[in-house]
Amino acid sequence: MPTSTVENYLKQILIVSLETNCPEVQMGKVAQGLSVTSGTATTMIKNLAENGWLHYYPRRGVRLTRKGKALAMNMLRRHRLLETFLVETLGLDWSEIHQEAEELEHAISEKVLEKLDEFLGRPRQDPHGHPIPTRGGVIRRTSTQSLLSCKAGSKVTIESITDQESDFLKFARKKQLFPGQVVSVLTHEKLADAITLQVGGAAPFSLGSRSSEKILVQA
Amino acid sequence: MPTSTVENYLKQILIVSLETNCPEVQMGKVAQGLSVTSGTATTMIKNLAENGWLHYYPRRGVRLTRKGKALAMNMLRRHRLLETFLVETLGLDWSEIHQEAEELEHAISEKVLEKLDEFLGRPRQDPHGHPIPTRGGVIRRTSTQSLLSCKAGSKVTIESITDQESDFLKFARKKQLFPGQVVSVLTHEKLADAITLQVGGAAPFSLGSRSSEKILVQA
DNA sequence: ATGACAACTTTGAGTAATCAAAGTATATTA
DNA sequence: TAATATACTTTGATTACTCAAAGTTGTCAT
Repeated sequence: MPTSTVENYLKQILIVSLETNCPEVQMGKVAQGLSVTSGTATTMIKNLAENGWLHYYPRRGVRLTRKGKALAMNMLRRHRLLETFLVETLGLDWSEIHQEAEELEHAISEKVLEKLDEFLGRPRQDPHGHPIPTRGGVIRRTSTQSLLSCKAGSKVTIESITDQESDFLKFARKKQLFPGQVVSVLTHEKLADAITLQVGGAAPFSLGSRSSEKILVQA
Repeated sequence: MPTSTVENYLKQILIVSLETNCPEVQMGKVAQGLSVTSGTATTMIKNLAENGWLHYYPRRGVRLTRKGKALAMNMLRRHRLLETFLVETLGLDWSEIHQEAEELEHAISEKVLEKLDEFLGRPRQDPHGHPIPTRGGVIRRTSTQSLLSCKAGSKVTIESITDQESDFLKFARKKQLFPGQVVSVLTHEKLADAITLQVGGAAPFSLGSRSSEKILVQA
């Protein structure tokens, strides 16, 4: 039985490798994502490698084994199903569910997870628009375009918000930026580092590049 | 923040003290209930005493402080609400929910618990018939009578089944022994260490004292 | 009162995870 | 090519548990 620390390390590595579209992940990303010192990460990673969860290429990075990826996918499934449950069933706000699911995902059994999936009607995505892996560990491909890559005058649909920060999510909801919403890009000034948007009939507003990057869209 | 080990120790002490109707609990009961060696329990208890969770009377026993009792009650509330959720909402069998709730109770936040309580319609008891403490830590008094204390010819209503063993619970359900059921005590042979019961129109059957003790009833 | 036993406590050691700080490679830049 | 910066690894210590086994104490029966 892997400990919840093991589960966290593997999930973090999977998330980074999905984000970067590259199976090899640097030590620094692991340590940073888990808020541990780099020494701690090195020690732990060597341990994970010894137990067959991943390959460790010293001073280069790590790469999940098939076994490691399977567990990591399962954690992502747990996390996203739980987030869906917390919003859909219990009515929590999407800005506060990440941390909750982070704890629960280690405590829920496969059996309960299955029942939960059934109860929720086998949802395909979580409240942030992220795809939920299947029981077999298959995950839908996500968009490669963010609001930042949209031209002025284009009209796109929001796929997902790739940030778990409560404050940003609260802001996003207030501005009606959530999955499924249709957004018009009014201006996109590369040099000013900003885009201007309009959602529905509301007043236009601006977003910097840091924020626009977090919003994945479909043309 | 107490660790989940701390939570488990305190809950166990509360359960024993409720069962025995005595606030002071022996070391042995603690160690046994948590499946740790007595040395481990002693070490841990000394630590809990230092942190104000309980009073430790060496070679005599322990007694929860107000703070310790509050936390223990809260754990019982978590556990029983989760058990109710697993049966009522997700449709798990009552024989398999104890271990599940045992894990989840440490991971669920106060906020989610509140939402869950609301979602379930503020239930007063769990699927085994055990009272659920209120948010303020108040718990309904339970029956002091078990099937073992019933005279031949009496007719009683089952209040609760005080055993979490999956096998016993499966058996109990098969024999229609669950909260709310009305049971006729046909015979009660003290010397034979057995009673004979009838539930509804089903065929009568016998129960030894070990088992009868586990079933609390109301006259 | 004394010896035996059960219940409890102490001791020494191990595991899993963590950090701070010192040490080492690799890449960049001058 | 050498100096420096960045990223990583190693080392030694700490925390929160856990066990096995040895030691102690209180109780009860003779």
